[in-house]
Amino acid sequence: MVKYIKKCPECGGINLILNKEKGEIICKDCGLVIEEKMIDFSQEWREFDSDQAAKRRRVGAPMTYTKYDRGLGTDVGQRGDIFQLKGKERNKFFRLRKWQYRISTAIERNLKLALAELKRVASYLKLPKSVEEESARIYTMAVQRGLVRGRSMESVVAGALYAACRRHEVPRTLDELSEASGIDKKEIGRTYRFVTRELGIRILPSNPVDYIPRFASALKLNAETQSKAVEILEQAEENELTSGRGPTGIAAASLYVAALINNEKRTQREVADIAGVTEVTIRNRYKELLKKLNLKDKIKKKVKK
DNA sequence: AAGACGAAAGTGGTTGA
DNA sequence: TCAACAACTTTCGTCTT
Repeated sequence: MVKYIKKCPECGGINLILNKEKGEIICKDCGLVIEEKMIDFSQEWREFDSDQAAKRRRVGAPMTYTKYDRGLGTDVGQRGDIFQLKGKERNKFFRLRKWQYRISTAIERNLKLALAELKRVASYLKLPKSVEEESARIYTMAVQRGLVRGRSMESVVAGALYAACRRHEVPRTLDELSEASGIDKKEIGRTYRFVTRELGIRILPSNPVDYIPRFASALKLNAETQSKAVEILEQAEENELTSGRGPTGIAAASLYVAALINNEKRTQREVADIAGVTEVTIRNRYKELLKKLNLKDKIKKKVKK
């Protein structure tokens, strides 16, 4: 039987998300993967004896991009048949082995190192496995296209992670990635853009709503305020206040306003720090929100009480 | 005294010629 | 390739609670 968990054991958050496609339950607050690889284990065939089993089973070990050779590696043999060969044939095998070694080591050695780094950063940021896998895939493609040349391995790793986060709608800010990887924020942004452009990865502009739960829990705001913030965001979107603006700034401002309305006041400074923007940006967005959405009265009333 | 507000100058990235 | 431009940041002074 499946046991349904309602709260995140790590942070107590209640924003658990079931992603059926990826087979995961993720806490949207802290990113903890509560349940993963929830694969449907049922078979579409049945086997009644070993003969049928041999015919119908058709899978080997799982393939993964987080292993440098995807867990599929083969080598040109070093033992066995090769020593039964004579002269020319034997030399041919030695040559093959040498070339395989030469070709593979350059890329693979890089991948080995990079994937280790990738794992480290991913676990530091508590990213779900699916994101790690995705970023490993992106990085592997980048290496194969020779996009890492001239760039530091770490920055490409960070860029790949950032891209994967965005794709899976568990956005992390550039600042967070910068802190986790020790790479300059600008550098990550640069490689991120470069890699996604070269690989033709299309990524939607990140949605401010995706940031809300995480910021809200970091600020210890209750669920009511949180949904209020989302509500405000939706209105903002209708009034076209969101286009062209930094998503974190908008998310931060809506949270700030929502907190005011619900009498859970946080200072602009606090919100700004969590969201990784400045007070000024929050103020600007905040001003726009008040103006366009006529929230002014609501706040005044609450303050009077 | 701390927080909120606003103005002005600076920064990095995008865009259009 | 370069300049104009929008968004955002930094800094600093003033006002409010």
